[in-house]
Amino acid sequence: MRWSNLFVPTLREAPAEAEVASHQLLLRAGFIRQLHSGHYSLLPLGLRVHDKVADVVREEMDAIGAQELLLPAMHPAWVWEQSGRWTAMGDEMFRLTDRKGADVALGMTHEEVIAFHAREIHSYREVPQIWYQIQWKFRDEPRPKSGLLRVREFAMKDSYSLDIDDAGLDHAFDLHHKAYTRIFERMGLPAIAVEASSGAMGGSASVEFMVPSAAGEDDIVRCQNCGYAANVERAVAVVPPVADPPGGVLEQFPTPGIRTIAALAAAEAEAPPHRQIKTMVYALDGQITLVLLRGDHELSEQKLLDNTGASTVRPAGAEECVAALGASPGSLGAVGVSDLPVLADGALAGRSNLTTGANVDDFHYRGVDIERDIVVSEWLDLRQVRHGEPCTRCGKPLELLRCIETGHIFKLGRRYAEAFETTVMDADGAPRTLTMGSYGIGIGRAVAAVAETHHDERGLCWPVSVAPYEVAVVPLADRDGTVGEVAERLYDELRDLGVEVIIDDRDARPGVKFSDIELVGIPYRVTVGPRGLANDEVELTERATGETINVGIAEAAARVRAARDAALTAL
RNA sequence: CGGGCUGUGGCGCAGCUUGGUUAGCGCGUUGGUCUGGGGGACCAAAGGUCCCGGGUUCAAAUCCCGGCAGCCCGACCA
Repeated sequence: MRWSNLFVPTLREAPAEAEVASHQLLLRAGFIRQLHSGHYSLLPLGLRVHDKVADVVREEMDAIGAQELLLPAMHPAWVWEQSGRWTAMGDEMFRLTDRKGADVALGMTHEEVIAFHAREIHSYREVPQIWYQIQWKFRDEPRPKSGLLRVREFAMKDSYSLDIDDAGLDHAFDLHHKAYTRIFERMGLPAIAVEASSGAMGGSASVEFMVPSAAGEDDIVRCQNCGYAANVERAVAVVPPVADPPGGVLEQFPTPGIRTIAALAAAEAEAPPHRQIKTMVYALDGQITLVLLRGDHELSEQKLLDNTGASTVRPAGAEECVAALGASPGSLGAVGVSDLPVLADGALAGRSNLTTGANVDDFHYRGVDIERDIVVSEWLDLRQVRHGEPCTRCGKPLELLRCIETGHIFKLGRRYAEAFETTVMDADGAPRTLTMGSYGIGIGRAVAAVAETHHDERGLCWPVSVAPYEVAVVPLADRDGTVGEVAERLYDELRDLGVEVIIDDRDARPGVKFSDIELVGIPYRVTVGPRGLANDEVELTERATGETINVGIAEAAARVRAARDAALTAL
């Protein structure tokens, strides 16, 4: 490719709407442009990287025996009704109506469609199967953000395993786990596999692949010592026991104007946050429920959902609190509450001499013994783990890391196959419902994650495996034509050697060329100038390190290929 | 859905408070001369529904009302 023919509109300054590094750099380097919120066009260089990421994914999927297919992006409503997700997906699904008035949807994922086609599997002899596609997904995200990191229309590699029993599913899950590890390694992403919540997908287990980055939207907990890692939505930690002072008589006392844990702690020497009970009121599938935590702990709403089996959760409004308990938030408590479910976090078990709201505005109780004074319907893990808390496996401090979720794998079980009556005959001639797994990687998000983790002050810095071009040949000032001649020859040689090369044939000053090539992030640069040519040499510069070496013209192309091959092998 | 910020040539911004020449500046773009190993200099030029609609006014980028769009925080989210 010749730079002069390439559409690569680079910008000197980042557009104001871009905040995170990957978004700014992908815009500045001319890889992407926004059409509207959550919808991006991939420009030629952006598409090349996108394609390379997709190719890495393809190779590793093929390597575990997965078969590529391509499913429609637009689905009839009935397949979603069949699984119950036509309503469950809510506003996140794009829906439209065809000319006959029939409801159709743009696919957010393809479990239903897979289960539908899998009905053509009739015998246990035909499984296991792993099917995958790289195809466009549409999700009406409430808040698209950060460039390619969260969008409403994106390419996803989604694969689905079909097995006759749990052992088969476990095996398919394990194959994907290993393939994903390879995929992220190959594109230079330091992904951490973590235990995750399955959310609306359902199923028995799921693992997310998380790339540490401040631009991410998820928090994980990791133990450097023993390797425990989990999304905070699931993570557990040791809570060191608290020795409550003995005694404590249940007693109401006035607390005028005190509405928060912090305010009560400041006013009462005997009520530091860890000796208070935080009482929150939630509507769980519509049922008003009290949720109790230690005063200094934070609730994880995802744990509340996962550990109660509820499908929706929302904080109750102030009016609902008054109606249910007779007091406003700030004075709420569970003492004496018997007509509402009370869920308590395990960290409160056995605690006594605590302080909590009295369900009378401007009054609290002191001397509360939780097991004596509160009717707890259920003890659950509800608290969010904090940085530095001890690991439950080895006791060493956990670290909290902000991450980008680049992949997620699920053991789904039989839910979808049951909905579609996807059964096969087993060896005994009895019908058996297939068990499924589903496994996703967002291609565009992976591109952004690589950009997020591979850049410097000069611009992007792609790993060779996903770089838009592997090397740029840069001819400098060319008075007598020899520079151009050598550069063109190198360009031809590199192409003959199978190296992806671009030649910067613009009539531009060296600084402009160097800056653009560094911004775009091409891993190697061969600079051809009169200085080197005087010694029959050109310069080979590595983008990542900035290191430059002089190499003879005759060996330059081979050196580039060798460097490229070595880098690919190392990944 | 709640909160905040912002919409002015391709990009970054000023002007708006206190309405009033021809709407400016930097970068980029085009042509020219010079220059030629890190975004060079000079000369000339093109490029604008000041987000949209309505209102106030002799007069609106500027004030008022209503929309729309984008971004950020939170909620939500496979």
